[in-house]
Order: sequence, then structure tokens, then C-alpha cells
Amino acid sequence: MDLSSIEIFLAVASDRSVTKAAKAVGRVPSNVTTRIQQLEEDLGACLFSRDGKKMTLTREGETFLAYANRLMALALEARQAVRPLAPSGTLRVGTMESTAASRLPAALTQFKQMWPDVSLHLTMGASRDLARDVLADALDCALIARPPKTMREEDLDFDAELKALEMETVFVEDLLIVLPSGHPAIKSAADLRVGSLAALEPGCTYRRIAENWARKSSDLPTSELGSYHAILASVAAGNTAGVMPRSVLDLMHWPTAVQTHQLGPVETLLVYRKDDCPNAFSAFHEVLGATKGRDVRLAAN
Amino acid sequence: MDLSSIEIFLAVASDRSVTKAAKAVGRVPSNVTTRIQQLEEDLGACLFSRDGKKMTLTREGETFLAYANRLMALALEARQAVRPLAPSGTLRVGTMESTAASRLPAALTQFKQMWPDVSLHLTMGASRDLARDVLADALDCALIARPPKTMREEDLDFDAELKALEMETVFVEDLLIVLPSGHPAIKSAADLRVGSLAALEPGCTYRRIAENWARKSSDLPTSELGSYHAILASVAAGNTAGVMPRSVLDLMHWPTAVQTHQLGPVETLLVYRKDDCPNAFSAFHEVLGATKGRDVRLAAN
DNA sequence: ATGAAAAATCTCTTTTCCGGAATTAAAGCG
DNA sequence: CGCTTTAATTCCGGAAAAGAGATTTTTCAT
Repeated sequence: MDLSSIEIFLAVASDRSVTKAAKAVGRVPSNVTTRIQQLEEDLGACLFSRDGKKMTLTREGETFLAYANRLMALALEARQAVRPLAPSGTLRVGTMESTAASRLPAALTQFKQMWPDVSLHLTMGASRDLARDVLADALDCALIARPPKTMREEDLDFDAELKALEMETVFVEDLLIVLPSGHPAIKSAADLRVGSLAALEPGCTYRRIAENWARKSSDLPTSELGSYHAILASVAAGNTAGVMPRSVLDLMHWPTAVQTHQLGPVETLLVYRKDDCPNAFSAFHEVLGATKGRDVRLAAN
Repeated sequence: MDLSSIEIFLAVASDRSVTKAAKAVGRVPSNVTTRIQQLEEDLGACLFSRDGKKMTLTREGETFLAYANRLMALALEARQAVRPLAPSGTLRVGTMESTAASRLPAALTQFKQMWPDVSLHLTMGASRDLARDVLADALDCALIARPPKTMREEDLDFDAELKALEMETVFVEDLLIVLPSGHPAIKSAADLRVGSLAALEPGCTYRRIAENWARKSSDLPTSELGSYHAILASVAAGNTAGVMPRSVLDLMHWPTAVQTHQLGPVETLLVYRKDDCPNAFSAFHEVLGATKGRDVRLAAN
């Protein structure tokens, strides 16, 4: 029973899927399968019941889940406790709107609790701007979306900036097109029966991915809104299709099951300058690492 | 940071020695060194200060020690919690006098606490007798001393019995000859200035090892006593050399630093029948495994 | 039925881990 | 003060485990 197996177990438990979990922890599905099997063998108990293609926790799995969370939390605490010099001062973190909403709250809460002496400056913005700010030392680090391979070639500037920084995948988001209720399922942008695409600012990677996708088979305009709440409200009003990751949509316990279309997985990177690693950053980095791959809804524990 | 590294760390921390720790966890010293280095690298902190050839915990090491213990305890608890069917009934455990005194109390306490429904029958005896009782299904398992290689060839019966059982090293004892205060240091049994060797019953492996050693250069008689307390009292009275593992001697916080002579390391094995593993045994086995390699004096935590 | 998707299985490559030999450094002893 | 002993570390080769990709099987949806 090593801690990496437990991390994998947590991912599978929250996604109830080997494939998703594999993405979340940055591994290949076959590997996740075997690690879970090893864990079950080692514990001498069945953790998941494989009914069909869903992986649901068994009774034993549920009880183990509680321990797994405590184990990870304790390991993180141990890490932080032996830090030779306690972090202090300020840490300037840049983040996308979506990450700030869905994945950061748990990590930030834990971080503030562990290191109350660090004053955390949170800046919200689009991936491009954030990356630039990190390069220019206006931020210590940032959480940004990595454009998929195909788009990277169209935007060499951004890619070059990224290459100049250290980067690490911390989350994998499932990017969605959210349709008004009653809208028929779509295969491509051509099937859209709306007047516009609702997204955030132009530098937003999600927006650019969506526009890229839409351009292939339609010429919808994009209407720019200031927040995901605004986007979702606008979708509810009809005549607009919203762009947002699934984690954000999940947060906003929307009354009815909405119709969505997947644009595919998008990695969220933590980027920082190669050279300087202020003490507070390493601590933040560790806390973030421990949050990785866990379900947004379980984060409250 | 995986749990096996933590087990190794705990062993080094309690022995304050790489070599001893390596024996305790059944690994080679070079391996222990590298694992500790990896752990320090991973945590970004120095756990031990190598002043000379002693490994002493640093301040960070001390704080990590507390977490390491909690982590292991939690992992054990998790293991036990997912056990599909709760152990119950009776478990018949055989043990040597010495093990019962020094290493078992911590494990038994923990076990009783976790599985109050199991009634634990403890039988004390000499290794040979215990092994036979396990074979004859008069015991479910036993903790016995494994004679060193050279002696095994002289006692093929015992060796054959052992081969018929599953066995696993759980402790490594440092077997000592304890000398009366004021007795000069010795190189071999020829240097002994006492009238007899004080030991337990004839089937006792420690006694046989000691007699074997003594025979090489003297013809001391053995006087048989009923307990280690009796042996030590007899040594204090003078004119006798006692035989016991260091862990037992350590327990009896003896007023003065006694003169001792090392007979070498002796493995303590957990033996059980290959076929049947009652549920309660697996649980006991796990608890024992978690206690492995930790200092007797730290066990109270 | 049929096709798509997901998990499990299998195989191959890579990495890591472990044990032993050689090396270095410190403590004990004459 | 140097020699011996003992312990930790370093280095290296073989073995074991982990990970990635391809393949198969199962299941769900159409």
C-alpha cells in the first residue's frame, strides 16, 4: 500500500471511471486498472464493484475512502511540518476564473490554514495574460489552460512563452459546450440552433478552443461575458451556447440536467519561473499536488 | 514518500544506525542509506545529522518521526477496517519468553483494542516445542528463534519441521552473554570467570546457541532457571553468565551498565501452517508486521 | 444486431529497486 | 601517531516492478 496507489484510488473513486481517473493523475488506463487490482489484492478486499462500465465503491471501498483521504492529508501535513523554514511573505498566484471557482477553494483553504503568515494575492485573468505576468515576475506562479497540440502550432508566441517556464499538469478539465434546455443534441457546430457563443475574454484559452471548433462548421459570433454565472444565465435565457469546463458546471447545481457537448479534455498547468522558487511557492505547490485528481465535490472533507 | 520508506525511516530512527535498521527490516545497509536519502530529498529536509557514524535525528527528523508513526498506525487501521469479515473466535499464539516480554506487549495491546472479539491464547515455551505444536495444530502460529545456519545442520529434525511451515522474519535479536559486574571483557568462553551459564530450558534456541559457543573453548555447566528475571538476579549475585537478547536486557533498566558479550544476531520467525489461515491470524499477522523494526521503548506511543 | 466506449488483459520497454563489492570516514586501541 | 575495526556511503550489475501501447472483451446505446 503506497501513497501513489492511494492517489490513484482516490481519483477512481471520485470519477467512478478508470479512464477519467487515468487522465486526472496523468497515467494510462491500463496502469490505473492494475494499480487498483494490486491494492485490492494487497488489502484482501474488493474496493469497487464493476457493474458494467461504472466503477462504484463497495462497502469496503467506502470505508477505505475515508482512510485514504486521511492518509493523504496526514502525508501532506507531514511534508509541510518538516519544511526547514516556514513560508512567509506574499505569494502572487494567477488563476483562470474557472479554476478559481472549482478547484482552488479547497486548496486555498488548506493553505491558509497551514501557513497563515503568507499573504496570498490572487489575480484572475486569461491564460495568455497570466503566463506573461509570470514571465515578467508580476506573478510567482499561475494556473493556466494548455491549448491542445493542434492549436499550439497556430499560436507560436504563447507556446514559446510556455517553454520558457516550468510547467506541470495539475488538473484535467472536460471542456463543454452548454446548450439551452430543449436544444437537440449536436455533432458539430453546424447543429447549433443559437445566435451566439457565450464565453469570457478573448485571451481565454477555453474561448479560443471553442471558437476554433465553431469556425470549422459555422460562423457564429462570440458574445463576451464577465463571469461563468453570467454565461450560464445567458444560456438559460436561450439563444446562446456557453463554454465552460464540466467542473464549473458541476459546481452550479443547475436545476435541470442540461444538454452538453464535449470539446475534449484540456490540461490545467501550474507554471512558474525556472529560476526562483520562493519558499511559499514550494508549500503552495505541495498543497496543490495533494489536491490533484480529487473530486471537486469531495474537496470539502 | 511511500510507506516502505517510512518503515525504513522508523527503523533507523529507533536504532540510530543504518546497519541495525537494515537487519531489522530485512534489507541491506546500502539500500537503507539510499532510501533515507531519497526521503530527505523528497521532503526537502535533512532528517538525520551524520555526526561521525551515529545517525541522530535532527529537529525536522523528530517532527517527522511523530508523523511517520501516525501514518503507519493509520495505514494499519485502514487495512483492518476493510477486512471483509471481522476476526473472531480464538487465536492460539505460541511465543518465546523473551519475545513475550520485549516485543509482544505493544502488538498485543493494539490487537486486543482492534479486535476485542478474538480471545487470544498465549502459550510460552521453547522454540522447538512451539514449532511442533504449530505443526500438530495445537497452536495457530508461533514466534520462535531460528538457529543460525551452522547450527541448523546439526539439528536436521528441527530444520525439517521448519521447512514444513510458512515462516517469516519479524524481529532480529542481538543475543548476549551478560556478565557479573566487574567481570573483565571476554573474547571467547575461555575468558569466562564464572561457574556456570544461566539459561532457560533445554529446548530454548538461545540456550543452545550459547552452549554451542561455550563448548568451543570451555566446559561450563549450564544452570537452568525459570525466567529472565531469575537469570539476571543470578548474574547479579556473581559466578554466573546469563544468556538473553539485548531487547530483554534493555527492558530491565538495570542499575549499572553491565558488561556483555555479543553472540550475534538471531532472527525471530513467525511460523504458521501453510494450509489454514484463520481470519484472526491474518489480522494478527498484519499487526505484527506493522510493529516490525520499531524500538521496544518507542512502542508505547 | 451493430457500433462506440470503457475496462481488462497482454506484451514490450523503461525505470526503479535491491544486493553485493569497493570506498571512504570515523572511532577505538596499542 | 598510526593501525585496526566498524559503520556509512558510493558504485555497479542483475532482477523486479511500473508504465505505455496494442488487443480483447464487455457493455451500453442506437
